[in-house]
Parts: sequence; C-alpha cells; structure tokens
Amino acid sequence: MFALLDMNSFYASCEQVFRPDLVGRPVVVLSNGDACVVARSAEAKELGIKMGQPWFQIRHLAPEKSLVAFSSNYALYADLSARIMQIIRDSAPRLEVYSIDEAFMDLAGVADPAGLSQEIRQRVREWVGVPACVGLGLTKTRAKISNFIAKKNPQHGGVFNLEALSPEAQRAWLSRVGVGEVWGVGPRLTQQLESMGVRTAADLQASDPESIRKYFSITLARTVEELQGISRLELEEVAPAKQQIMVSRSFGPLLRLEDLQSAIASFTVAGAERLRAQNSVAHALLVFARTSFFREDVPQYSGSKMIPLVTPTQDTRQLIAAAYQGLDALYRPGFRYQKAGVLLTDLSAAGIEQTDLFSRGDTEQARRLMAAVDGMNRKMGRGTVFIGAQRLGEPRRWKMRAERKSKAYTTNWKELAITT
DNA sequence: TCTGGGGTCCTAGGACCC
DNA sequence: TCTGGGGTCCTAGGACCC
Repeated sequence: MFALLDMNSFYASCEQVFRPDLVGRPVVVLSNGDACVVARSAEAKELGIKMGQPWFQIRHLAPEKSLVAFSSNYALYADLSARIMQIIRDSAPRLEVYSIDEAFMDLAGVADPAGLSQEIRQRVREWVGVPACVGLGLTKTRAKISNFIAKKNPQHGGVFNLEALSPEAQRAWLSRVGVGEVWGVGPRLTQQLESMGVRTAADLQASDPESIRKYFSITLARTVEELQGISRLELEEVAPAKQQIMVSRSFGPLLRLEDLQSAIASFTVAGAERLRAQNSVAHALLVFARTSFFREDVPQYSGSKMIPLVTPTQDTRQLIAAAYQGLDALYRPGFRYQKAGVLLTDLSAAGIEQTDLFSRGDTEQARRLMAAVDGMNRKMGRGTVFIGAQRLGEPRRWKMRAERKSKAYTTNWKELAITT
C-alpha cells in the first residue's frame, strides 16, 4: 500500500506559519523576479487567481481584496520541507521524497495505514504548522488520485483511501475525477483522450493497456495499469544523481555582451556547485540566450550552443571558459535578451571518467581548490568567495526583483521570528 | 513596464554502417 | 509500377511533473 502526503498550498502555508495574522486571508507566493504566481492559499484560489498568472495582472487585488503577495523564499521552504520529511521518516517504514512538498510512503505491512497516515498528518500540522492531505492506494497513481479526492473533500478529514471501498464505490469516485487529473495525463493527452470518449479516470482505467501503448506510448500504458491496481512505479528511496543541471533566469532586457557574460558566469558558478555537491563531472555544457516571446513588436532571437568538454570537469573555471566560448558563438548584437541559462549535461560520477589520451581529469590541486571555495561559501554564506567574471558588467542589470521577501526565520540568527 | 525555473522520459528522425 | 534492408547511435523536441 502506498500513501502520498502532499502539503496544501505549500509555499503560501510556509509564509502563514510565521504570519498567523494572514491565515484565512488570500496569500500568493511569486516566482523568481516577482513575475508569476506559484502558490495560492485557498482564499486566493477563490478570488479566481490562476497558477502561473502574471503578477501585474492581479496586483490590483492587493488593495481591493487585501491580497498579500510574497517573493519566493526558497531557503525557508526548503528548511520547513526538510523538517517535515524528517517527521515522516521517523514514522513510516520507507519514504521517497518526491518533491519539496510531496512524499510517497510504502505502508506495506502496516496494520492500519489510514490511521498511521492521519497521525503523521497531524504531527506535521502541530510540529511544523503546515497543513497536508494523505491519499492511499495500491499503486502510486491510485494514491495520487486518493490524495486529490482528500483535498477536494475536506469532510474526509484530510485522509482518503480508495482501497477501503467496494469496487462499485471506487468506480463511482473515479468517474467523478476528470482524466486530466490523473498523474501523467497533461493538457495534450487530455484533449486527445477526451476526443476518443475517455473523459474520466474510470474511463481510462477501463481502457486496454495494449492498445493505449500502440496508439499513445508505453508511459500512458503504464498509467492505465497503475489505475487498474498493477504497480508499475516503484518507491525510490534514494534519489538518483541528476542527469543534467540547469540554471537559468529571466531578467529585464540586456543588450551588452558583458552583462550577459556576468549573468552566464553566475549561472555557471551555481550549476558547478550543484555538480560538485552530487560529485559528478560534466562532459558537455549548453548555453542559451533569447529575447522575450511576449514582445512581438521587437526583433526576436533565440540562440543556443553546445560545447563538448574534451576533459570532463567539475572545475568552475573550466566550465566558465566553456560557457563564454558558447556565449561568444551565439551572441548577436542588437537584440533585447530577456532570458539566458546554462545546462550542464552528459554527467557522470567523478573519479571514473573516461579521459582523453592526452589529458587527465581535474587535477588534485583543482579539486582541493573547489572544495575549499565550496566550504567557505557554505560556512560564511553564498558569494563569500566568487569568480571575478561574475562581477563583469553591471550585476544590477540582471539581478532579479524580490521586493516582498519574508525573513529567513529558521536559517539565520539575525532574522529569528520575534513575538511580542 | 511587468509573462517562472528545474527536472525526467520517450519518440521520431537523421546520420552512419554493412 | 518499380527506388534494399536492417541495425545502432545520437539529437532535438514534445509531453509531462512540481
């Protein structure tokens, strides 16, 4: 038996933990750069605010409907998430941290899975202050559906178990869930399935996996089997190493190469840190930059360049050199660049890399230097030691707006919450 | 004026080989 | 009317997720 615990409006709930005066009020959290809505409290959803909606379209609701908006504070959300995962880990036999606000548990052998789920849910609520719902099912996909039902039907107390019902009752519930709500069915597939008369989770469950595989894909066929109660997706207790690492941002338009270089250097530094944290080396690096798709009145351009790394590396300096080479190749003057990024790809474990006949991997000296830089930045704060290239151009030109950020209540002594 | 970021997996199609 | 056949490898792009 699988259980899926999913936090409600997670980022917005995190903000409300330290601002109890905002509980029961419309609250949204904005994406990087204060651009779009990425989390909404129940009251904000009631105002009709959509996921991903641009802030400028709804900012008038702040004075009109007492809407409160926060810039995203990932340090806070990540810290609360880690505390919640630890609470679950202490109670459930096996755990998969699926995302910052979701965890799958394997409750095989647990006598009363729904009871244990309710206990964990309440512990998270009391100890951290964030509300959550739990769905139970024979497969991950069914647990997801149970979770969806638990969220939509509060009368069940935040926990729902599809498997505890009779087959008829299960069908009844599944026929009330739109096919687009099924895990793995996005807008495109929803449209195609609906045109074939498959409109609900019950309809999809009743499909033949073999024909689904033929007309769609192996992925959707697996989903059908999962709906039927045949487990095709396992619990992944250990997160596998990333296969690629992407760092990208949108910014106010940049025209000059130096400003793009400064941004690209900083993205590369951030990516290289993540690369070393999982002890991988990159065999290739992709740089891209583009203008805004929304500005049809100015010339559009989108360029990308893949740079193979003859010597796979995790050394920031080598990665920046490659990134600059790529940027030089794709840069065209005269455009208003609005987004750029760096993708570290073709990753493998450090230490076992295939090296070129005439070159070795990173030198021992380079590794020690990077380890020292990472150590200082961890201890003294991000950006304590940096690469000169990050300060080329004017950083102000691409630094993102974050005008509504809450404090680092749980990760910085100077920003502790104070009650009066 | 202002429209997110970071991932995974699968498939189709091109290049290349014999 | 007819234009080989079968295989591998790689990449780009689509679809999905949170």
